Amino acid sequence: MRTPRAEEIVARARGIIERGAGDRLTMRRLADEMGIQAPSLYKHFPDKEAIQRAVHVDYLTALRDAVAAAGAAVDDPEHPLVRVARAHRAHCLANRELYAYVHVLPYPRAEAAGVLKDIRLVWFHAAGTSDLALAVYAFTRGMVELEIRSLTPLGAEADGGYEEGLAAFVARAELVGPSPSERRGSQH
Amino acid sequence: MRTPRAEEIVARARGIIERGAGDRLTMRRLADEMGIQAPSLYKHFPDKEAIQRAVHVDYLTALRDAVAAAGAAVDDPEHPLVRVARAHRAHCLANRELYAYVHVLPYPRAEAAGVLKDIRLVWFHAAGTSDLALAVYAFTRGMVELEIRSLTPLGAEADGGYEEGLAAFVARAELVGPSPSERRGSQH
DNA sequence: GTCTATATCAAGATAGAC
DNA sequence: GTCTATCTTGATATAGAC
Repeated sequence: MRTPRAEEIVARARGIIERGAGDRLTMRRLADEMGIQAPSLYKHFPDKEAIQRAVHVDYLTALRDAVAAAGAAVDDPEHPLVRVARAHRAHCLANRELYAYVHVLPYPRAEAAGVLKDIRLVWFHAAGTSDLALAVYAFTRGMVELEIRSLTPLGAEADGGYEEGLAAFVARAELVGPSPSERRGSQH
Repeated sequence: MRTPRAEEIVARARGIIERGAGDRLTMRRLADEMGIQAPSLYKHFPDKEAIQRAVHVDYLTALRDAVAAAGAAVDDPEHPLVRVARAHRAHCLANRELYAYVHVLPYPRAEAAGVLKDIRLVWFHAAGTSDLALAVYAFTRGMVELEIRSLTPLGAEADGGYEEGLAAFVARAELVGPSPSERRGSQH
């Protein structure tokens, strides 16, 4: 779909964001980075928003790949919900700048529909019920948000708080659903 | 600290945000709302950021009052952690536009230090441990974020997911800390 | 696909009179 | 405390030549 040149533009945009200059991602700066003039960008993308959307979709795709891999790691003795949740958090924390940047953009519903469905499925499969999936997902997102915005306003160490929450959710999961080992055998 | 006129400006700014036009909160528009010209605003605030900070601090103060009241409602048989968490979520959801607006502003660390400390204390007191306080706070924040940004991407009903999470945390709290009734008796 | 030149717009902020 | 007039900046985007 994307031409190689368009791909390069998206990569450069991501580079600018990743080194913490996302608030200064302008068409001029991006063109500078490419070694061309700003108007030339419009030969590859209709407008700035399209570039931002491309960055956003790429981010979500990488996140999807990370959680899907964690969900499929059946040799890991950890509860699947813990695997998926930790992988999700780890991916966000490993991409802080990108995370902060895309989370103030409008959500690319159309382009990201498939990826979003994948992520939902991984979480649901790991949690067993949609209520629990939503709860742990929200917990993970809230935790990551606090960490990335450097807010963690309760003074506790983030890791400790996160593991504490996971423990609470796993206890809950084992109360209602099948055990991790049963679950592992019944995938597909 | 604030003159009555300054207070009025902050109130008008909040009004613009609350009716969903926060992205168009400009000095000109705010001045229009006040029935004056834009430059006149600078007699009351040094710059736009100072007005935004004032709105932010007011928001946090109101949130503090809401959770503090919930934490002190000792006649409510519910677990204190549940009271505080629900009150926090309810306040955010009742002020969606304001919530979304202030959460993309830089955090007003200096001005909000006292209020922030109050909020921390209420949560800690309700949870018993700082790990648990952080976990439930992060969970609540993540949930509210999903709801306000209309993301709830897991298809579950938000209320169901939230109560599911609270149940998991209360079970955890009762495992480690004193029971709600003991807690109630030992306040102050 | 890239360039130069330019249109367009909207914002925050200042100077100085009244 | 308010006005008018204006500065300054910085952004997206278009037209048309090469």
